[in-house]
Formats: sequence, C-alpha cells, structure tokens
Amino acid sequence: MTQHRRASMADVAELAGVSTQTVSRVANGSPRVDPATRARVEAAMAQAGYRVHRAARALRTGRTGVVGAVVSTLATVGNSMLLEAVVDEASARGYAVAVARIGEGGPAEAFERLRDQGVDGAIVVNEASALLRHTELPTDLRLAVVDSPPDDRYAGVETAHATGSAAATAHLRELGHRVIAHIAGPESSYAAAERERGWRETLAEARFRHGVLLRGAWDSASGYRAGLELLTNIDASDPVTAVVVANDQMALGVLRAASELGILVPEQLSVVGFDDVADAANFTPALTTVRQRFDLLGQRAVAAVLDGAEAGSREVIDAPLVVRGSSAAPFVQPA
Amino acid sequence: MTQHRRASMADVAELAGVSTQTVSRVANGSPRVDPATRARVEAAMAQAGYRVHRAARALRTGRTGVVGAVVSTLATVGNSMLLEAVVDEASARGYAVAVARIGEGGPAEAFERLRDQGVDGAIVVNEASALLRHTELPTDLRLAVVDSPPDDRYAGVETAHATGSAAATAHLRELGHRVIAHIAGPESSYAAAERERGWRETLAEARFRHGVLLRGAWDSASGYRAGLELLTNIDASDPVTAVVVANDQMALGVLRAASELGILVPEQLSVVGFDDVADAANFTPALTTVRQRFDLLGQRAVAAVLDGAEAGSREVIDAPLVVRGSSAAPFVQPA
DNA sequence: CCGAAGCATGTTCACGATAACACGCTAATG
DNA sequence: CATTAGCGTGTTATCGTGAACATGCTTCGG
Repeated sequence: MTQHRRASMADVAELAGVSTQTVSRVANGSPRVDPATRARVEAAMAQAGYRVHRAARALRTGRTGVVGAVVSTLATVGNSMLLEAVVDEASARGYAVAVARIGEGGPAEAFERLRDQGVDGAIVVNEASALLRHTELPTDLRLAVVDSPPDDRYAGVETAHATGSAAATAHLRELGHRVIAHIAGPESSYAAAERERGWRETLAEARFRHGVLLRGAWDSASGYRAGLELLTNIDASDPVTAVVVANDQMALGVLRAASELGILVPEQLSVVGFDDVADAANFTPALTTVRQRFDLLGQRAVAAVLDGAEAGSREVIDAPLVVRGSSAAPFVQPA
Repeated sequence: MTQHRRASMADVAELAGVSTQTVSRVANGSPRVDPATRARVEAAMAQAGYRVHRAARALRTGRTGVVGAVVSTLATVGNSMLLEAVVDEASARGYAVAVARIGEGGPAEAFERLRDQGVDGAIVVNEASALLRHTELPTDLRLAVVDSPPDDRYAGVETAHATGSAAATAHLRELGHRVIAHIAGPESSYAAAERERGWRETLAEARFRHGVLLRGAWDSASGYRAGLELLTNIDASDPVTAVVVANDQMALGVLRAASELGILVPEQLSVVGFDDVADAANFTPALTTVRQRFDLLGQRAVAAVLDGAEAGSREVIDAPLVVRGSSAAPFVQPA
C-alpha cells in the first residue's frame, strides 16, 4: 500500500488509457465524451481514489468555489441560524463557506481577508449590515446583504419585517385590543426600524392613537427592563392590553416581567414576538410570534451571489404570523 | 486606470527590478533578503496592490491555509460561541475557516467535503463529537475534537466539566445545603456525563446521600419540565434546597418553574447553572453558574490542529465558578 | 466520390507561486 | 594564499488543472 501521494489527473489518465484532457472533461461533465470512455475514466477515478484538486482548478479558472460569510457576531440566535442556512445552501451547490468576523478593523478588514482568500462572492449577515453604510466596498466581489437598507452597491435579501409586524399588530386589533404597545430593537437596526413601522402604520390605519413605544437591545435583559417599565406605569383608565415585541428574546423578558408583577398572560396582557426561535413554542405561555424563515433567507442570499443577482435588487421573504398561547382577546373587567 | 488584472509576482518583480523568487522571499518573510531590496520590493507590492494568490501557493506547497470546522448545528449557543472563537483564532493566525455541517450523510460526508476542499486540518465542535464514535475518520487530516471522550485518533480539547460541576456542588455544600439535586443533560453527551460525575462525586465525598437526578435535553423547555417535576414532588421532611443544572438554558427553565410555583430563589431554592451564557447575569435572579471559556477552547483547538498536537493528547480548560444571586444559604424555617 | 462538417480525443501551454539548485561575490579559515 | 562557508540573488522546473487549438476518423450532401 503506497497510498502516499494523492492521485492526479495524470494518474487517472494513465490508468484509463486516455489523456488528462479527457479526464478533465469527464470530471466536469462535458457532453463531448464517448459513454464507453466516460465509464472507463470513471472506473479509473474510483480505483485511484481521485479527487479534483481545487487549488489547481482555482488557479486555472480563477474561481475558487468558496463564498464568504461576513458576520459581526455569532452570539445572537438569528445570525447563527442564518449562517447555518447559508452553509447548507452553499454546500448543496458544491461551494464551501469561509467565515470572516468583523473585528476591530471593521468590515473593510473582513472583506480584505475574504478577498485575500479569493472567494467568489460574499454574504453579509444581517447585523453586520448597518456597519456597511459608510464602508467602501470591494467592487470586484459579488455581494449579497441580508437585512440592509436599500443600497445599489449590492443585492439585498430581507425578511418582510414591516408586513410581519403589521400582521402581528392587526392580529391583536382583531382580537379586540385598542391600546397596543411596542418594544422596538436598537435604533441602528434596519430590521428594528421596519418592524416598528409595521406596528405604527397598522395603528394609524385603524385610527388608534399611537401606543407606548419603548426600546431594547435585542437581548432578554433589555426586554425584561422594558417590560417592567411598560407594566408598572400603566394608565389605569386606559391600560395597555397588548404589546408587540421586536424579537423573541425580548419577549421572553417581557413574559418574566409580567410574571413577577402578577400580570397574567394572555388574560391581562397579550404578547407577540418576532423570529420564532426554537424555544418560543416552549415559553410560558407558548409565544405567539412572527416567523423568520432563516432557511429561505440563506438560500436566497446564496442564490443572489452565485446566480448573479443585480446590484440594487431586493428580494423579500414572507414572515408568517404563528399564533400560540400568548395572545387572546382582552379580558373585560366585570362591572 | 486599467486595474483589470490582479497583480502577480511577475508584475511586482518587474516593478522592483528583481526576480520573482526574491518577491516570494519577501512575501514569506525570509531573512535572506537585503534590507534595501526588501524595501524596494515592498514598495512595489504596495504600488501594484499585490496580494498573494492563495490558490497558486496552495498548488505549489500543498497547504491551503484553511481549517475546517465541523458542526452538527449552530442552534445551540455553545456551538456558535465556540465557532466564533475558532474563527477568531484562525484569522489571527492567517488561516481561513470553512464550515461543514453534518447533514443526513453523517460526519463522514462532512469530512469528505472538507477533504475535497483541501483543508489543512479540522476542528470538530463539541456536540458533533458523539457522532464520531463509530465513524471512520480521515487519517490524513489533522483533527482536534472538542468535548469528546478520550480517543487516540485525534487531539482532544475539553472544558473541566467534572471539576466545574464539583465546584458548583461544593459551593452549595459550603453554604449549608444537604440535599442537592442535579438536572443532567442527555445521556449521549460526554459533557453531560462529566458534569453529572462531578456532582455525584462531590456528594459521595461529603457522605451525603445521592440527591435526585433528572435529565433534560439542554433546552429551556426540558429544564422547565424537569424543574416542575423536581419541585412538585419535594419530600417535605427532607426537602431539596438546591439544584445543580447542567446548563444555563435548562436553569432558565428551572427558574421559571420555581417562579410559577411560588418558590423563591435563592431563599427557598438555590440554582446553579453551567456555561455562563451572555444572558445568565440578567436572569431573575442573576444566575450563579460555571463559566465555559469558549474563547480558550477555540484557541486551543486551533492550536492543536495547526501546531500539531499528538493524536490522543488532551487539553483541559479550567471552568471557574461565577457566584451570583441564585445561590444562598438555605432558609431555616423558624421553629 | 469528394469536400465539408461533426465528433471524440489528444497536444500544448499558461495560471501564480515556491523548492531546489546554481551563481558570483565577500569574509573567514588553516 | 588557497579553500571554504555564507550570503543575496537568479534560473529552472514543477504543482494539477482546463482553455485553445490540432488531429484523425466518420458521416453526409450533392
């Protein structure tokens, strides 16, 4: 057994009694190969344990078969889910995913690393998008950005944040709620701004006065704080009976705040989240929320990069409302 | 500006009036270059915007400068944190990280993809390790596995699960607790088994009788269920006053269960978690927990692969106890 | 029956980098 | 003084692949 060196095209070619070019054609699925020859070559490939040498191919073709994923952090559930989806879709297409994290050097440094690595394109994962506003982007790199404000330097893919949030708000309105608060995400976030807009416009359309608006930072602690503030300052004559929360983690904090204050959900307060994270169905009570389809987002982002979507194009992914136990008709105090 | 083609060594060489070999030496930091020449070459590199063509280098040297990361999922916080740490450390060393997810094809398929990609080594992220037991591993790939049972086919890196868990249990014992329960992770998990062992051995050492053992599946829902079960079946004459929970997410569920049952934490029940996730300090009450140092785990795993740790070697990362508000001396019922 | 067209296959070369070796010079050694 | 060692640098060959072009055979129309 001298399985020392990996098999090259030349080895396969010799084994099959053909030229390397024919092996190359078989490897790349060219139609201009006699079926018998193809079979012979494939047998030789199998026997030799041949695998395409991607570096050599990359050198010759100029394409590496690698896409980059730029993330600011993997600590948030959304980023991780999206990255997972990107990896799955890219793998299915035979591409590898190289992860670059935005560090102290900012996005430019991350792109630098990816360019250095010779990726064929890159996907910027949502929370990193805000950082791009004032960054000079590589013009020679195909780029898709998830959840970014419109920008004609790259292809955009996003969740229908406003529509989803509007559906959540309308759901509460239809249940009979009249004073509907919102706990928004950070001001820098495009997704947060859009979700707030959906809530605001739905209220305006129904001619409700605008409800209370509070702001958190996506994490459960800030949701808890916002929940306490919201629920301890209730106007007894015109109480908030429902709240649309900009993500599930903050909604978890709101649920805890309500629980501590002895406010029953959904009897006294309806709560709707956003994301539909894995745990949401197991909150107490199970959380009504708007589902983000990370799998689709990832697929479309990869497609935008690999199939060559135009810069400036935008694709929007539907965000369906998932009704569970945390929302109900408002409790009517017996007279 | 005809910045069409990317600059090659030949371009730089011509610009600097040297041979490509000298450019190569400068690019690779060889000491055998005259400082004046080096300066000239560096200036030419800067002027031409030269970057090493990694595919060409890989073809020549046989090394790609890419390490693989094998993960089963990115839905758990621990996996994501670890991946982030791996990416950071690899980047700092000039390596790229290619992510391969274990899909339906099992670990073998993931390794196949990485081998195909030509990585220089691979890191298997914790939860995937259980799957390796009966998998044939590539022998030509340097491998580091995080949180795996000892195995002489690869280098191991792990948290001091048992020691950390023992410290948590001892902390409760020193506070005066005598009946200390454990909510463990799934049976398939090495980390879960080790954490359980730390708890069990500490009890045995103190000659306490073994407390109640329940089992969850890492997520908060299962922690909630286990918490309810634990707290509703309390033996009034010899009540459980403390519980060591195998991770923070399950501890969150336990806190919620206690809250619903009107059991005060820490007055009536002390709770200790494991992981020290970002939110743990913001639970109500703030969670006493054992910190997993994902950054160090990631660093050591990368080091094991790139610096060539021996197969069969093991490195253990300290897991310090972080005392917060969820643990206290047991409440003594007034006589 | 001839020329053109089509097809399977082969030959040659270049992609951009680095290893191995060669070269000419200077300085140190016996 | 002759030899050697070391240094900075250049020359050449090579890694594995695929594009472009070449070759020789078959088929078909007129």
